[in-house]
Order: sequence, then C-alpha cells, then structure tokens
Amino acid sequence: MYKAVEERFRKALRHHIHERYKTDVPIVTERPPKLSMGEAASPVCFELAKRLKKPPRALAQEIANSLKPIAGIARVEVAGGGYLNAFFDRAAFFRAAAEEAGRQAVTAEVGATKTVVEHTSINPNKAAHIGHLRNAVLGDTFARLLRHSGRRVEVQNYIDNTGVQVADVVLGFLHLEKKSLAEVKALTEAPKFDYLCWDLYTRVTLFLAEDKARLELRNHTLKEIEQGHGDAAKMGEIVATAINYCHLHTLDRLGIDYDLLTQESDILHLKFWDAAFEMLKRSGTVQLASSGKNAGCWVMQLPSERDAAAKPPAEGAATASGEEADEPPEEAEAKIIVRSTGTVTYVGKDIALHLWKFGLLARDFHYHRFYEHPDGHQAWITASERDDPGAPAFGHAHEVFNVIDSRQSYPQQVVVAGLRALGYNTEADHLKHFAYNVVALTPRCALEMGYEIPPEDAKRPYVEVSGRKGQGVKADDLLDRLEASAREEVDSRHPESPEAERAAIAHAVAIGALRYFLLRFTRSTVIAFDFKDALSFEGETGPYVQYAVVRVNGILRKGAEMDPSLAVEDAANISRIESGELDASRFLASPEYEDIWDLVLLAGSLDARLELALAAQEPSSVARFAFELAQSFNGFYHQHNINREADTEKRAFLLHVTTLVREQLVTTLGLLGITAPEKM
RNA sequence: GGGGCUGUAGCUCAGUUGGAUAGAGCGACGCACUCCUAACGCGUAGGUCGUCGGUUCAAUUCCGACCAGCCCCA
Repeated sequence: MYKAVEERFRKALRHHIHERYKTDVPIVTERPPKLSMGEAASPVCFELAKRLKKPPRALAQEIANSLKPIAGIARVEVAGGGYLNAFFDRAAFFRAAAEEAGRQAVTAEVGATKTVVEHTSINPNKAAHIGHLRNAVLGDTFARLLRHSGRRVEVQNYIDNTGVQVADVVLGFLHLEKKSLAEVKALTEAPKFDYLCWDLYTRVTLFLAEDKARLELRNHTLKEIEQGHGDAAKMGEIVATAINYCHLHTLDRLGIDYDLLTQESDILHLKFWDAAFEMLKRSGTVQLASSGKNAGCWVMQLPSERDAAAKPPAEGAATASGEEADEPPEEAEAKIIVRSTGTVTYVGKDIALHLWKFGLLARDFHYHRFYEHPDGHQAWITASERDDPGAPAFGHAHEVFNVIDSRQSYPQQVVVAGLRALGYNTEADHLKHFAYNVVALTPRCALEMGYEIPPEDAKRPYVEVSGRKGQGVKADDLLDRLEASAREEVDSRHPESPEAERAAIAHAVAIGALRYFLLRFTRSTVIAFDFKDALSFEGETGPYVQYAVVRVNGILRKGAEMDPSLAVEDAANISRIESGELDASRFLASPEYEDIWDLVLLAGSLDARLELALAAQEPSSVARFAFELAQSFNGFYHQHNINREADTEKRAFLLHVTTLVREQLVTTLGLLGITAPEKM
C-alpha cells in the first residue's frame, strides 16, 4: 500500500512542477527520520532551487500552497531547508492496507513470458553441504518473489553428471573399492548413499594426489563417461541418479521444488554443442587460432569495455567481425572455447545450454518424469530419447537468472558475451548472474569439526575448508542438529502434546531458523558459519518471527474464547471500521497511539519492500522486513492489552490491526519458504 | 600483471537511485518477569562509517588515489 501512495505523491509533484515551472526534475522520495515529519518526503526543491535560482524553502512553500489534493495524502508541509513532507490519510491507508492484505496474490497468466531460475546445481557425486543450501534457499526464495510479482517461473536444476567430480567417485568404486555395477546399484538402495560417496570422494582425492600418473586413470574414466560407453558410463549414471534423489530428499526438508533437472549427459548425447558450434563458427564468434600459444584452439574474442560501448547492437545472427577473419589476437581477452585436442570447454557447453534456455537452439531435450515432491509438484528430468506423456514446454525463456556463486562471474560474463556476439542482444541483457558469496566456517567452528587450520587463519573472521578433503558441514547433519535442538525446546514447553505434533513443530522451527539464517545476509556477504549462530532461536532469527505469528494467533483465538459475545461485537465493529463508519483515525491520529500507526505503516509497506527486493535481486531485504514487522508487533503487544481492552471500539480496532499484521507476516514468511506452526 | 567483491559499535551484519539526529542482533551491565506463551519486553554503555583528496546546497552513499582482506583470470 505504501508504494501506491508514495507513487501518487511523486506523480503529483512531477506533474505540478512540470506545469508550474516548465521543467522536469527527477522526483526522489524518502522516509523522513521521524514519524512526526510525515510518512513520505521529497527533497526535490533543493534540485529545483539550483535550476531556478530561487531559495529552496520558498519554492517548497509555493508548491505546498498550490498543490492539488492527492488521494491518500491528508496534507503536504514544508520542513527543514526545503523538504516537502507528506502526511498520509491514516485511516484510509489502514483500510486500504487491510483490504490489500486480504486479497489473493496475483497469479501469472498462461501466456505470460517465462522467467527461468536455475539454482541448486550440485555435483551429483556426494552429499549436499551448507554452501549448497545457501544457493538453493536464495534461488527458491527469489523464485517465490518472482511468482508473487505475477511472473511465470520455471525452476531448473543443472546436473553436471558427466564431470570430473562424478568421474572421481566412479573411479573410486571401480578401482579402490573394486565394485561391480550390481554392487554399486545395491549400495544406492541403502540409506545415506550420498554420505558414502562423500567419504569415497575424499579417498579418491588423496589417491590421485599421491601419484600424478594416476591422473591418466581419471582422464580415461572421464572420457568414457562423457562418451557414454563402458562400465564407467553406466556406473556414472547409477551414481549420479541416486545422488540426485538424495539431494532432492534433502531439499524437500527445506520445502524446495524443481520443475526440471537439466543433465549435461543429454547436452552431450543430443549434440547441443555441435549445433551451437555451427552458429558460433558461421557468425565468426569463434575463430580458429593458427599460431601463437592458442594455436589449434577455437577462441572467442571478448570485447573490451570500449568496444562493447562503441559497437552498435547487431540485429541478425551475423556480425561484422566474421567477414574480416583476421588472425585472432592473443591477449588474455581471447577465451578458449574448443581446445586444440578438440574437446569443448565448460563455457562452450554453457553457451549451448543458454541458447537452448532462450529457445534459440534448433534442438530440444526429451523429458521424463523424475520425482514427485511431497506437495505433489512434479519434477521432470531431461533425457536423450522419447518423451513421457504430458511434458510441459520447457525453456523458451524471456529472462534467465542463474544462481551461481560469485567466483563464477567470469565464465558467466563469457556466456553473455557469446550471446551478444551472436547478435542476441536482448537475450544477453536478460541473462542475469544472480551472484552470491560462499559460506565459510568461523575458525572456532573449523576447530570444533576437527580440521587443522594454519595459526594465521585462526584470527580471521572465517576460513574456507576443502570439500575435496571431505571437510564441510553436511546439509542433513545440520538439519538433524537443528531439529534435535528445536525438539528439546518444544518438549520442555509442550510435554503434553502428541509426539507427531512436537516433531512437526520442531521441524518448522528448524527450517525457519535455517532459511532465515541463510537469507538474512546480503548476497555479497561471506557467511561465516558457526553452529552457535545457526542454531540460535533468539534475536534476529526465523523462530523470532514465527513466534510473533504464534502470538498473533494466540491473541485472536483467545479473544474469541474469552467471551463469545465479545467476538460478535468485535466483528461488528471491525466491519464498521472497514466501511469507514467507525473512524479509525481516532486511534491512528492520536499522538498517544503513535506506535500503532508506526506498526500499521510498516505492515502496509510490504509492497514497497518487495519491489525493492526484486529490483535489487536481494531476498535479504524481505527477510529483514519480516523481522522488523515481528519486532514492531512485539512492541505493540507489550504496550496494549488487546483482549482486556474495555473500550469495545478500541478493542475491535486493536484486533483489526493484529489481523493485518498476521496477514502480512504470514505472506512474508511464505515468500521466505517459512511456515509458522499453530503453537511453539 | 589484469578484473571483481569487501572494509560501518567489542563481535556478526543492515543502511535502493546522494538528503534531515547512522540502525539491528549478539555479547556486557541494569531492570522487568503470577499478565493474550518470556523462543518476549524496557533501559544504559558502545561510532574518526578503512585513510586522504575531489564533485555537490548536501557524501557512509558518487569519482580518484592509497591501505587492508577475500575471490577470479593467465
């Protein structure tokens, strides 16, 4: 609701200044430092003063005096050196906010353009760890925000099932464990196959490090897997598929769903690269280097900053550079796409995949049903032949977000540059690297886990540990610890509750704590993981917000129980507030209850915050909003004894405010993938 | 060598396109606690917004240089 009123304020100022002063200045608005200065303010007169050579305060006065009434704004006043402060019509804001909160969220139209969000993308060779969870939770939350804003979203999970990491585990089973296909198949049936692979992968890393000659063995295994023949390829498929299921089960615990798993093996088998390579060669985007250190490689010229700015956007798929066919320069800007050995690099395959994502590649996958999430959502997987019936049309994105850690920003830029070089400027503009920083451990946590760290690292805020060495916090272990810890709290509070109910509450609290913990930091922040912080249920945490919802529900439930006749009376009064018959400004405008207006204003500001979060692609902003609203409500709760309020009109009003807060908190938590239990 | 990110309270972090008195959590200290659930609340202490310069009516925010840390590329 805030966004709507603020927008009207800006529009009115823009129009008025244009009419009266015949000039267009950018209209910025902000929240004044204190509520007594209004709900929105604009410093526009400072800028206007410069242009018109008049004192800002005088201009502000002129504008305030001559501005026509604005819907939702009671008055506009001049403050400070020339601020224009808008004072909202509080009762109207409250009614509109309550009405808006009660409405269903918009759903995307069937024909709407599609946004693809790719996230999770864990190598299918070992158990998921805390770093993977940050990726998945960020991606899942951002997808929820996009959907809430009315976009049609498709969530993809890229599976590198033919890469080195899978090859290493296969090598381990074949050469260290001497296992047959059947034996490995049997192992996948047992629980915690992903843990078993985690340990095996660590052993393979050591095995390879002991003797460089053993790298030949790995290369051979990798080649077999890529080409799809021999036992190694079969075992690779068995291992990767089994691990995929393990990951999906782990992420189900966090309530994360997928639409499609895209497998690298299918990109290879269906020769996506060949099709992309043709396009790249034909357009001159990649060129064969005939001399220099890149001789025999197909390289792509990365435009320098200057060239990128100077180059006019090409319309077709052909670029001018293709005609010239000069010897490609050898600077670092030349990115190798195909090695002299004839193997395509990861980036090359990624360009092919992204051409497919945008529907630009003349090839498509086949699709099989793979997994049904507990909520009934169907996850599909790519295949090399024959489609299962009912497969939706995947890909053909208008916009793509790749949730990938910020270390990958260079290869992501190369993919964008590739699209641009092919002439797909719109798609290049719509390909966004949703970058985030890694999860490291605090030195204390690393020591607690038994890892040796150099003494100079011990005083740093965080240390990165090696996944190859088997270090790191496994996702399922962390979830187990969170649930156990939450369970202790629940048991001590509700010993009489049935077992299943206590387990459900503990689970909700654990997920609330974990998701909030991963979302409260901005994307660029390195999270220094520590069990103490992650297991905390107090202060700025998910359970704090969940508890506020539980408290709200308790109040509303208790209110109806205490005296049923009061509930009827309250309902009648609430509908009088809604119709405007009972003037809510009696409370909202009273200086005595300024805290209530503060709460209502915050609750009604969710729309503004969501817009900000989407524009900045920053889910942490939504997480913070949830906390701020919960915090504000807790203050309100302590200040006003809602159900014991004798003034029936006031009691109805307080209950109405409480309901608004509940709607907004539940909506916000839902966007974060967090549910609040009935009690906790 | 080139590129990117980061530097704000003791600690961990917020602070959108420049705007009025820079915020939160944790920790510390003090209080409150028979009340709609205390996984809560109130108060106190705690700041050269890395340093220097520039642009501006106005800089934590923009620009430049430097210092420190992390990451990426060859």
